[in-house]
Amino acid sequence: MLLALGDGRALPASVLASEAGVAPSTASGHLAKLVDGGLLAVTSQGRHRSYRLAGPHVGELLEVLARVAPAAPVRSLREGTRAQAVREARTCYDHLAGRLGVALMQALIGDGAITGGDGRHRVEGDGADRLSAPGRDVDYRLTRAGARRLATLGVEVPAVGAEGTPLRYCVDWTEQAHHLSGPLGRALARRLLELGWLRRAERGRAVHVTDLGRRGLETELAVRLA
Amino acid sequence: MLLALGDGRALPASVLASEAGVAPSTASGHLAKLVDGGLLAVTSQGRHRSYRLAGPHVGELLEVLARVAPAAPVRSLREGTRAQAVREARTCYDHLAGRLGVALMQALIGDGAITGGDGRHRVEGDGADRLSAPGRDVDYRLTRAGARRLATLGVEVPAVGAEGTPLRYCVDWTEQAHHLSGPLGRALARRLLELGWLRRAERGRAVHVTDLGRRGLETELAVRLA
DNA sequence: GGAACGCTTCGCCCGGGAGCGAAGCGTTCC
DNA sequence: GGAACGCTTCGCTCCCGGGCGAAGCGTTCC
Repeated sequence: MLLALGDGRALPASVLASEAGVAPSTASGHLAKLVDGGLLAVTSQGRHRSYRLAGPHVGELLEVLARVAPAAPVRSLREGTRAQAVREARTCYDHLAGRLGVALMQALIGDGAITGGDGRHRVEGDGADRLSAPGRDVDYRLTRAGARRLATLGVEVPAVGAEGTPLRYCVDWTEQAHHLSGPLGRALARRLLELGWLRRAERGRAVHVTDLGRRGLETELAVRLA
Repeated sequence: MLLALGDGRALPASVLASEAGVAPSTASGHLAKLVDGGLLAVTSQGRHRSYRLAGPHVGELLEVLARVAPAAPVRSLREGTRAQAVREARTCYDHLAGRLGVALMQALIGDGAITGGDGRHRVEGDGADRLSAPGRDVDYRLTRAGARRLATLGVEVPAVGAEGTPLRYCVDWTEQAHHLSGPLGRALARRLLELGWLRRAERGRAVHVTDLGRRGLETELAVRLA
């Protein structure tokens, strides 16, 4: 549940229960303990109660823990494969995250389609790189060549994003790197799903890369997935 | 146990068990899991097995965890005070160790009674400084003045130890320093107990410094205890 | 007002992990 | 060689904590 909140979102208890694969009552107990322990903050909104990380220090903790304990503590095979899929590729709001989202960002940078940063997340930063979703501290820009390349793929490159404004990005905690968000991230995700390169999982936020997509990503965007 | 290793020292299993206030068998189980989990590294040296943090990342983890969960280092007062006593002064085989043993060694060196080293333990050494009791890599010698001073106190200074042979010493893990062992260490410990300066604890290896002993150590041997 | 909904609290079951002592193995000391 | 020592393994007990379903409380919708 903490990992699900890792990107700074606020999620209701029921969603967190589903993410964790436990009963609502179980989730409620854990969430209460996490709030009591100062790890989560909760806000009531009508009959919903939304939980979020209590602060950046919790994000740092998750980050360090992920580095020390990289392997998934797989209790059940089903959960294991599902968690694996989520780590591999997932949606974050409306754009792509996980290894896939990071690899896409890296490929676009390596290709010269995006300039302004190297895609890595600096832990040593001045802390201005906020825990929550849209980062703006790195001034990523879409180059003219990049806009053309994406347009060729059928991605509806937002007009404002062409050159004038910096691109939005998120920090991907498990990968310690950035991935695209904002209008361009949304358009890219939509197009890749349209093309059949990606397919949404039945439940949860996981996304599967199809064989077609694997080939397409490699030849068209120079994205290499392990 | 991890916190005890937090400053980068390497400590044997028995010390860690004592620090944690659990039985050796319990500590052994936990240590094995920590090694298996990649948090600790272990090196065998004789009949001792020394554990240390597996790398800087573990230290970072402890740091971040401590920041998020600052509370409760001491669960039971009894355990705390007992561990404290053992750390303060104890016997090691038949001679004195802990802060007392190290302070004695330091005082004798500072006084010119012992020459040949400064009493500190170098971790970075070539590894020849054995973990187990009798170290011989530093050539400590008892000076003529030192022999006289100890004889005045009633210590039966072994004949061979007077000048001809190097003094035996042990590495004191919690203090990262040397303390006297061998015949001279034994004679000194026996005499201090005889004088009533020290008193054995009912159980365990802890030793208590009496008020008489505190004064005597300070005036006769220039030993200062915190 | 009634029903569905979201969440929490309560009571219960159950498995696993923590803890210890005894015993075994290898090492060191006398 | 014998004894003490340091550590680990094994077997055992016990209790904590996770998990669930049922029930209760507050909110929203029709």
